[in-house]
Amino acid sequence: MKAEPVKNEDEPKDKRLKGGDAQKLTMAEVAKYVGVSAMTVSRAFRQDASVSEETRKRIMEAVDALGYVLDLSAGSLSSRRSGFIAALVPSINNSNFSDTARGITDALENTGLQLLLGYTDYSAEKEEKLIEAMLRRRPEGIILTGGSHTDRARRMLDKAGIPVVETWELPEEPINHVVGFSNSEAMSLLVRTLAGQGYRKFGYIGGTTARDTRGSQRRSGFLKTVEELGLGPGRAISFGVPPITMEQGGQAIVSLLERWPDTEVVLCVSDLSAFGAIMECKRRGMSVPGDIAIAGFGDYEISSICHPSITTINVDCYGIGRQAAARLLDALQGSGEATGDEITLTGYRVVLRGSTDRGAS
Amino acid sequence: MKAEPVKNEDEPKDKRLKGGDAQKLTMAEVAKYVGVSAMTVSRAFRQDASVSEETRKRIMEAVDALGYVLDLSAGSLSSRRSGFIAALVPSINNSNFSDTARGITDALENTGLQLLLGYTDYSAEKEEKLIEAMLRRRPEGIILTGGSHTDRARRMLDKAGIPVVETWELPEEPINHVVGFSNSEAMSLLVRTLAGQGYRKFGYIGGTTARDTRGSQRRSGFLKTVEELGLGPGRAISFGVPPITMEQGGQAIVSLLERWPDTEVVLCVSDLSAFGAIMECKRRGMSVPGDIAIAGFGDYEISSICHPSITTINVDCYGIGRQAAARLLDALQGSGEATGDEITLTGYRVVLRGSTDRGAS
DNA sequence: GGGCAAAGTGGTATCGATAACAATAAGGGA
DNA sequence: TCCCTTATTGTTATCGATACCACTTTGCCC
Repeated sequence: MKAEPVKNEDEPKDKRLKGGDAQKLTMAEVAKYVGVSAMTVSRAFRQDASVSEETRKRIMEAVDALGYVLDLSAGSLSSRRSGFIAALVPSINNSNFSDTARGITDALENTGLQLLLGYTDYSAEKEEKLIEAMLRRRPEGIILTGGSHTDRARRMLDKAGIPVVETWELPEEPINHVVGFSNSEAMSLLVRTLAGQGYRKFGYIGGTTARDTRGSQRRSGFLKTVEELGLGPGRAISFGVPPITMEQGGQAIVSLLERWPDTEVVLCVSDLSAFGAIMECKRRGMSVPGDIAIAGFGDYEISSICHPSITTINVDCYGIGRQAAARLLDALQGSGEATGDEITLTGYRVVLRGSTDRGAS
Repeated sequence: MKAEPVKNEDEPKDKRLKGGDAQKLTMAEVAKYVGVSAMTVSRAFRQDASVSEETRKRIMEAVDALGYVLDLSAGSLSSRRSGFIAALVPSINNSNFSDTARGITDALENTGLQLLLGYTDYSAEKEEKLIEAMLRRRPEGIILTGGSHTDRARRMLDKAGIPVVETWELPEEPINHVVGFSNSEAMSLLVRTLAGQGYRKFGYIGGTTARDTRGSQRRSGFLKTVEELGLGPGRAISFGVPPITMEQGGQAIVSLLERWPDTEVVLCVSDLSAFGAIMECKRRGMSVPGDIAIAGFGDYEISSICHPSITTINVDCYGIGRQAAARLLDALQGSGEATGDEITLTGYRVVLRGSTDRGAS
């Protein structure tokens, strides 16, 4: 089925070939054209290799004239370097993670490394499958989100013998490098800050916890801290499969207020749900923060723009990506030396805004 | 610098290798372990190949026991099929495009094809570079955003001899397949719809047009239609480099209203800028849609949730991705037959919401 | 029962580049 | 002037899988 028809090669058969040129141009042909060896052409493509400037120029002209494009899949086989870095994020449709992806991409620019991106949909099983799919491409390093993986995934990673960076969390048993922060402590800080402003009756909105480990860490940070502050048991609602949407945030706050009508402030697992919650409250004639204060997590663009603007935790999403990639690059440079701490803490900070402003109406 | 130290291989040197197993496990070794030929192992990994069920089972057990992971870079060299599909989007941090990316990913699931994703940052030069980088991996097909490419990019694509799908627009000179819609007509429809509601003085907010071709098409659709309806020259503001942010949307509407204070309705190049514009108006004490109506483009999640909800054009972003991938798969199946139209139109529709509701305060 | 098709398996060449080493030319110091 | 180092280029083997062809075995049809 895949085989070329043996005869009549003249027949076009695929109109895409209008560009002509059977396109099976190889390095050897470029070499012949220039009158050098294939090896020299190969060298011309790398900056470190020693080729006379004049030869390189002639080769590059030929490359241009013939329209030759280097074939990295062949190259990586013999050099045993794929030039790939794999990265898995829960979802690319979440701007926090797409910022991280962009950070990785930017950090990889001009390194000759290419990003292989995958989406796990917050599922460890899907992550396992993706890890296998990625490893089949023999990436030189891999960046994961979170520290919760299946056993088989851990085994595969271990066996692959490549540097691994876990991000966005502080796993209890890191595989290798970590670039992240404690979601639990970040949420705890937010609770304490708001408690410091006088709030006493705390509610929490998040997704069902099974899949989203960061979400469940935020929740437990919330519950623990409310308890510690002597503010009674936290009032937590689980609503929907992560990632919880704006709309679900709106639905969740309705449930929460039905159950605990006197709640003063509601913390949400993300800004998106917080925004949905705020809009739903306004739709129902409640004033935010007048009747109820609401805060989010993640400092999405929307939170500084909307009205009221949303109190949140700012996380350096982009920086997480950049630093994760940088860690990987360090490991690949293979100074071989201890690279110092294997855990890189990334910053976060409380951003107080209108949605929890006690002075406001 | 890259060279391995010749001696003392015993020294660990890279602590990642704690997992042991020099990890240079090859198919031949699996074969030896099972007592079959490498060829048979290779067949066991493919569903179509003929291997007895019993042999396959034994092989797979060995694969599991040894922790072998297939090496596709080697495989693709000999099979001359990379298993890659390349896709370039302007930005992954824009949910419209990340939806498209997800559509592609979903459509590719279980096809054995893997997505290579790149970001062009709305730059044709960067696109050209990325196209070259992608072609070095010998993708079996490529999906582009828009129809505006450098000459060299077109030449490379032509020469590559692989199916190309341009998306999100209707290029005047398509390279090959197209999956998209007319941004100009979509915007035109929105103008006509709002004119039908009685609006007369139309404003427009977009980015500087040089880079974002879809944006400039929307703008020209706007200007043309306002003119056609006899509503005088359109009042268009260019503000900032695409993609224009929420904040820039807010700044832009200020400029616009300064210059043309009696504007009745403002159309924005995207929902994000529309949202920013609305928030800025509210901040300045203007009522939307009471004092001014505002509409967006793209139907982002936020637009149905926020208050007022935003009138917009709903585009099937996810579907564009799915269909683009489907087109590519068709072409790869290589029925060789004419695949019918090479242009697939995707739907869009006006979604009227609160932000242009004449009845509202 | 002979022959023939189909299924299952193995052997060898090969994909297109790069690593490693060899070879040659050019330059520099004693 | 001669040897040695450096710069440049060529030759050959190889990376790890798959294509292709050959071969054996089994089963079935007339």
